[in-house]
Amino acid sequence: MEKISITLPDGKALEAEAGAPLSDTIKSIGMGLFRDSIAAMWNGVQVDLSYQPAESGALKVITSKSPEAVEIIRHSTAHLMAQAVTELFPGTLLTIGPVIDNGFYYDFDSKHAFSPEDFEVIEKRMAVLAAQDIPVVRSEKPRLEAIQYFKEAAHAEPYKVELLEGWDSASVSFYTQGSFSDLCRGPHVPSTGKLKHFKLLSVAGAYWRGDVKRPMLQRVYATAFTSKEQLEAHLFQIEEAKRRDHRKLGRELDYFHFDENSPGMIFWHARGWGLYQNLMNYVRAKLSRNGYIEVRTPEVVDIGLFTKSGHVGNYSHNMFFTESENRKYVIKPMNCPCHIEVFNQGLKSFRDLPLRIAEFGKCHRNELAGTMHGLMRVRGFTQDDAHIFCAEDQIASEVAAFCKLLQEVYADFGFHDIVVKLSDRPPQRVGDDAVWDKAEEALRQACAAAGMTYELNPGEGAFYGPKLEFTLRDSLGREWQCGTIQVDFNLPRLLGAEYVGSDSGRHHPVMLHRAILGSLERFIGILIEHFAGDLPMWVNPQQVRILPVSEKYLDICREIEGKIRDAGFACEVDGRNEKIGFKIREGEKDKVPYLFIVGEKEAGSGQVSVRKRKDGDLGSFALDAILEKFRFEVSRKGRTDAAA
RNA sequence: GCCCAAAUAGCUCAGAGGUAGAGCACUUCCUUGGUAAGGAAGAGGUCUCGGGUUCAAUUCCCGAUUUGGGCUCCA
Repeated sequence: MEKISITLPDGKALEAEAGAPLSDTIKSIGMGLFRDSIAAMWNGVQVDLSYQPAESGALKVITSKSPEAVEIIRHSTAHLMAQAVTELFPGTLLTIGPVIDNGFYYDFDSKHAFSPEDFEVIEKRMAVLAAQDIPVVRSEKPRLEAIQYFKEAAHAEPYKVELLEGWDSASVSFYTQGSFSDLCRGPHVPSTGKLKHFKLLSVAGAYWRGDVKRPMLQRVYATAFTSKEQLEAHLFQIEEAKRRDHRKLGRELDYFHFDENSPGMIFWHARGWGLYQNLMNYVRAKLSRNGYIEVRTPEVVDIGLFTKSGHVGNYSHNMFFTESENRKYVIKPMNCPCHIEVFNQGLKSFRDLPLRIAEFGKCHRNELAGTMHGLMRVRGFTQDDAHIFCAEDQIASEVAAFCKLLQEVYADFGFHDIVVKLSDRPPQRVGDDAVWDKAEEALRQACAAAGMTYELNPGEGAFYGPKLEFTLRDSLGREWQCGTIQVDFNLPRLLGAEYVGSDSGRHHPVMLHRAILGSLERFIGILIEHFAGDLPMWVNPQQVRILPVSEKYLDICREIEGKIRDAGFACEVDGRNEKIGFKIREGEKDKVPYLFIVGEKEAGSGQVSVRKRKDGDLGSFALDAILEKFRFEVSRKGRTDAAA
């Protein structure tokens, strides 16, 4: 038998017989390693443990502790789930079962409507199949033969046939465990006994191949991990996300509600509106300091303007319309055409550029009924929107300045992990390709100038121009796309925006559409979940609540409340006829950052007893001293460094 | 818009083809208190809406609306 040489990661080389499975080699290294092995890397490519190398090469064993392991485990668990489902619900057709972030899913076409009640039964069957430690065997078939196989009545799988017909490889691989066989590239675990820590999570409809016109399948979501601890940590994370759900906290904190009378629109309550205004005023001050002017334009606008701008042609499926006296109007879905109307008032010179026009403009978009989600996806929302009208040679510096401002703002909220994506031309768009070339190149250059790396998002640009998108990561590691800047050579031309250049000729300005928070509503939702409702003092609509120890001290509490409000802090008195312990409990439940307790001791000394949320009793302070502390806390915002 | 599910008191949720239930919240009274729940009494529901089946429907069936989980779309 011919010998080959197998190099291990530490540089050592083993001799093995050509064509012997890798599992034999791994056994020869150590039975402990073999027991813990899941798959292998052969010359940098993931393979099964059964892989039989014919020539010398490099081997790395993938064990349950390897970073690659969890993906393989999930993929194999998807097969295990499919096996359990087809055994329990005969006639169920298989489609695809990919690994996704934090888990996997499998799409089934079944007469049985899956519900969470089925999960336990399926999990139990999976556990039984895993306990049987059924070998998972790889085999190859010519593709055309595989198509024939899936056309036979005994194992008819029309979705698999469609998949296979779309490929062009000569041969395809199958993985078989017991009576169950699925088309798959692999690699997989060597036997079902390796699959121990899994959980079915939810079921929902999903179109075959994501196409609205194709059949609706049932997608079962599940997850799997290499250890019990990791699975439990993940399930805890899911619970934590539920606990932080901004819809739940928004109701508990009396921030807002949704109403059957206006689906997808927010009814802000006093506290939520206070938060909203804090946020808006903060951004307003930032913009003002960075050379923006603020305007206000109408929400109901003649349809003609939005037809000329291309919105009616490209965006009408998302727009609300109305009419009056035989005139048709749109409820504006974006502010840009209105800002061009502002720009167009009076003749502009190149000396007026860049002109940065900001608006907290309320927009309405007629989102599909099934897409609404709390504050995150609504039909009426307000962007921290602005349009920068500039000359072509100002794009790079304007984009760079915007990126800096955006990073400052995110840092104030404690977000530092920001991902940048560049979305280029979509299939449906306005403007010549030459103009798109220019716009996309300008963004690439601006990124380079700002020292930012970006990922490419092909074909995801707006219909009028390419964009940069800024995604932040919250405390649960979830990503939220918030900020954006979009280069637009098209709208100014379509709506006749011009300025007089230094050559006395007329030129169309370039327009940069940009937002930092995105939508104020959505950003509030993100903040609530990120902070689990414990908003930092500087944006919190509640800052101080004064609790009289008994009703005797109500008057002095009112006096202190007035002083705190004069100092610019939100303050209220809980004057209810309750014991102090009860009012403290309520204050904590309402997540008020500071509770002041005032009784006989304080009434005499002119001090307040301070209780800080999460930290508890801080002791007594003179009012001025504690207000000074507040000023510091508010001024440093989300920054953790000492300099503020 | 599509698939599946849900809708009972302000909130969280039980419930059964035959007069509607709990806890918390709310109101009133007692209590005037020191760092996460003092006590008593009381009020509160067209069981989302519209049809149908039935002697009888909040409960079963059909439709609508809204909400939830996804898909598609997206700030």
